[in-house]
Amino acid sequence: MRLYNTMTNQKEDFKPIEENTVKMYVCGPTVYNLFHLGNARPFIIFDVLRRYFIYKGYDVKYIQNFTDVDDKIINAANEAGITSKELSEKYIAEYLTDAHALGIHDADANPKVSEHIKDIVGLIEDLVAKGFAYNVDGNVYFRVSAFPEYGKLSKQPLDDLMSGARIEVNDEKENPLDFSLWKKYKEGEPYWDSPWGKGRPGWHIECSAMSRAYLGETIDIHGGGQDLVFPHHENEIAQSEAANGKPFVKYWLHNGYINVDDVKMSKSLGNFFMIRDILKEFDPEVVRLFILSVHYRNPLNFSDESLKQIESGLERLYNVKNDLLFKIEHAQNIEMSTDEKQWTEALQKHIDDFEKSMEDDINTAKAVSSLFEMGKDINIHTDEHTSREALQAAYDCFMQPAKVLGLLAKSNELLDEDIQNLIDERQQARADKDFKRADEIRDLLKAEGIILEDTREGVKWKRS
RNA sequence: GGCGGCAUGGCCAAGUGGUAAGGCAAAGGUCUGCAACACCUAUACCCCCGGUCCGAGUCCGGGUGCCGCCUCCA
Repeated sequence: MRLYNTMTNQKEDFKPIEENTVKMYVCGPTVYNLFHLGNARPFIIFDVLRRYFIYKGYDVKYIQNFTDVDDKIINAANEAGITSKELSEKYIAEYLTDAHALGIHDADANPKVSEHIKDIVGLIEDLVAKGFAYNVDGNVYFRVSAFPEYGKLSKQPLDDLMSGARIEVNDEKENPLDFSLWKKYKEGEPYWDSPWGKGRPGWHIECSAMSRAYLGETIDIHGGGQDLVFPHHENEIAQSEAANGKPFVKYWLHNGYINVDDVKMSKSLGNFFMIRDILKEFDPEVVRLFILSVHYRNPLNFSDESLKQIESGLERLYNVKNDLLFKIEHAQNIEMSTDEKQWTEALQKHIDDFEKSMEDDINTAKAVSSLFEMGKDINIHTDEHTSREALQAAYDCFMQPAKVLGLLAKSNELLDEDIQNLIDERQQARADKDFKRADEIRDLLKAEGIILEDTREGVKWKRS
């Protein structure tokens, strides 16, 4: 497995710290709102990476936090006249609803800031004790000048950062680059006790603290969107490495943005599309396939048109799956011929292609194409290979990569008796060459969202 | 200003220096009672100009255009 490491700006061979184990931390949502398509990209990408590691037999420890203490949450809660806790609980539930709809598996843990104040305070104490942080009247800041490697992830020379830094209104800091670890209590904000008085954690410290609490001082993979590289991840490195005296992360993975009209989708620009709204119009797997159809580090342009294209492609994959199921149902229980054996073994080539793509820096776009190629292979040969065993083998083979990608999870439910009766009636009409009646029934069912296809083995149906 | 990314057929999009994957759409055909599905067929001077090389979409230099980070942001 090769992964592009933001730290070194190149693809590197993945070697886990512990044999056969992957420790992953992915920055989760700040829960003050529903999440949008841009937010969904890392969730889906890293979900697929995690699934792939599991598929390859790794023991994956996957942590994704919920930021439930934050300025935006406080503001939104005050506006709504509820507590921060009430607001964040609501949006955690909403996050899970959308994430589950998108087929994103739950992390092994979703730690919340509000439940890890002790870990956070402990980490800040370590930093203060080692001279990497200082307290000014209840506000604690990280002393950037004490950490010479600051800027190594974003490749920002310290001097440039200094000169580019905004003029601070706050002159408590020793240096404008110093950032908040602990914020002194203000009226109307949630607070906890600490050695520096009442207050709450700054934004960056939570990931360092919770990552250490759940995964240890050095982890394999840390993921997130490119916009987190600076300052968030840069600050995480400073905090963790200063406190622990050890490397924090082996591989830094950052996904590209989702654009609208070639401009970054973001809340501040207001050009975002909520997952909730997209799912009113499109199947969640369309969203998944859309995101996976482009390499994760490239920009991905969103439009209704592109989702429609993807929708048609997904339908093609479902046709392969459902054709196979239909044929398996109608197949004969005869022994696999030598020919069939050879063919089912040859299908393995597509699995190999799939794995090769995935292992080349998670090239899901290419991985998806091998799924399409396998589908075509199956469509071509499925007429000549008719034993149940061969068809079942093809099905199992086809579903393997699909499962890693989190696609093709839906199955055709059973039909109502009324509809089955109509289908039977239409078959009789066709046998009687009453094509007018047959077409009538087909149109009727089509209007109800059921599409009929006549095949050698009988009538197939699917939902439109 | 500093750091970084991108430019491939009508649209989307892969591409490890050796004469361009895959998907969508449109066209013709096969199959079908008609369809649908599926299959078959045709379809790309890889933004421009130089350079290296037997050979470059792929490497180097220079342009042009677009985007991102440097401030909350996936």
